[in-house]
Amino acid sequence: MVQRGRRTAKVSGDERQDAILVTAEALLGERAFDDISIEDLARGAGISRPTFYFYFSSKDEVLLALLDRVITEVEHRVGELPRDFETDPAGAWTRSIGMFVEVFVNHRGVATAAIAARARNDEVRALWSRSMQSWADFSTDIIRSEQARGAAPGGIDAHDLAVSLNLMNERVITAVLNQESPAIVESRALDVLSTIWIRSIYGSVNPGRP
Amino acid sequence: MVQRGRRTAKVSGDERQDAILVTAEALLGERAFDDISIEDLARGAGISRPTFYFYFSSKDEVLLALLDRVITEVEHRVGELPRDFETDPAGAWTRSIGMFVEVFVNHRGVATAAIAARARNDEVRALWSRSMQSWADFSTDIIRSEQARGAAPGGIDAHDLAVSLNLMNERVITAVLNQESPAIVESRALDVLSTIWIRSIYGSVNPGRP
DNA sequence: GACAGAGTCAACACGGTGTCGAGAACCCGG
DNA sequence: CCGGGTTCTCGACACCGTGTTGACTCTGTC
Repeated sequence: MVQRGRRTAKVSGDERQDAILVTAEALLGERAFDDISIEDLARGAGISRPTFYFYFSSKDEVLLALLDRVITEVEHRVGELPRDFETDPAGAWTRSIGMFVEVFVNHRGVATAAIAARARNDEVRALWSRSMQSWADFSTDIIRSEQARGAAPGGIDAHDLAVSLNLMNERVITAVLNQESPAIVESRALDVLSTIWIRSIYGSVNPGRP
Repeated sequence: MVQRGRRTAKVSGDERQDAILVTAEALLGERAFDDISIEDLARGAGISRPTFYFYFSSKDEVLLALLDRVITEVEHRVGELPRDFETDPAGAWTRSIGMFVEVFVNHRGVATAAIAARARNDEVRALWSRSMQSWADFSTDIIRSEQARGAAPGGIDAHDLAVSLNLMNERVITAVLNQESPAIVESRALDVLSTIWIRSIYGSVNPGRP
């Protein structure tokens, strides 16, 4: 809201804070979070290490900020997803899962770093949880209504099923991104995941056409 | 093979090495791997920190040794699993998955530490991979033969399916053990996982009785 | 032109890892 | 029982990354 006169010899605080985030995301593209030191981030942003602490209280705080952007994007996109499950269940699920895969791929470095940091940092864990939860709730609602209208069989709690399938997605996608073995080929991932979702939700191979 | 005459004033090297492992597994039961220092392990085994390095070259090496025992147990138990899939597919899968769950639960600390360390340590990653792979191969073989005898539908690659389901198990079980949220209730975990496996392998709710 | 606040960094303290080299304890053949 | 190799032990040190402190410099304001 302020400034803009180009006579600010020193770059402003906001720009520096941003430079740190940009540096972090860039470095995460080439190596693991643990292999990036605060010194690296400071140098990348053109400041000294102590100055880094003026902007963030720790390296994890930087990751948290990065993750927060991603989470916001996911939540936004979950909200505007079409809910055409009654007419084309298979396609609708595939599009939903595809969105999830897309976000992971677009923010590969942040996603994998966050997943690793989750084990050690409470705030990262809480933030990630929140996102997983919102996605799981979204899936639970739909599964529940599919069961209610008789399109999907009962015999399993909708929430348990939704949580398990979402955790599967998280794990399978990170395995693909990290090129682990065993993993599956990236190009087939979306297809494989959708198939598992559909079969286990509908208890049949072709919901709608039995 | 040697000794046993109780006149060995100093405890032997093997006993010390073992004391370190015992200490490590005990400490892993109460706090995270990162929160255990080499000093802690040494003190627990009654030696000084530098002496620790005589037995293990790093903390990760200790985890690796611990993990190796667990892996060996899994491989052994995979081998002696009954393969009565033709007569009782649902029960056979449930028993197999149950074994997996059991090992995770019995070695909770080691399993979760190993999963976290995997991101950073090549040897841990390789060892874990090997185990997942053997379990995935086992599942792939069975799925493939179920597809061949017409009990399970095609439309999905047996290996892709096996890998995804195994990764799901890994993730769901760790979520349960770590009491993450979202997660599912421990008592229902085996039931939920089996249901997903069966529905996605057989494309039906009750394989054998359509 | 002096005051406030934002921003900057050299220097320090600390905690954990890993190494080195000097020795103690133990074990064996002579 | 004794001398020499092997096994084992640890004090002291070097190193690296984190986080803190306190003094200093801007820059904009009344």
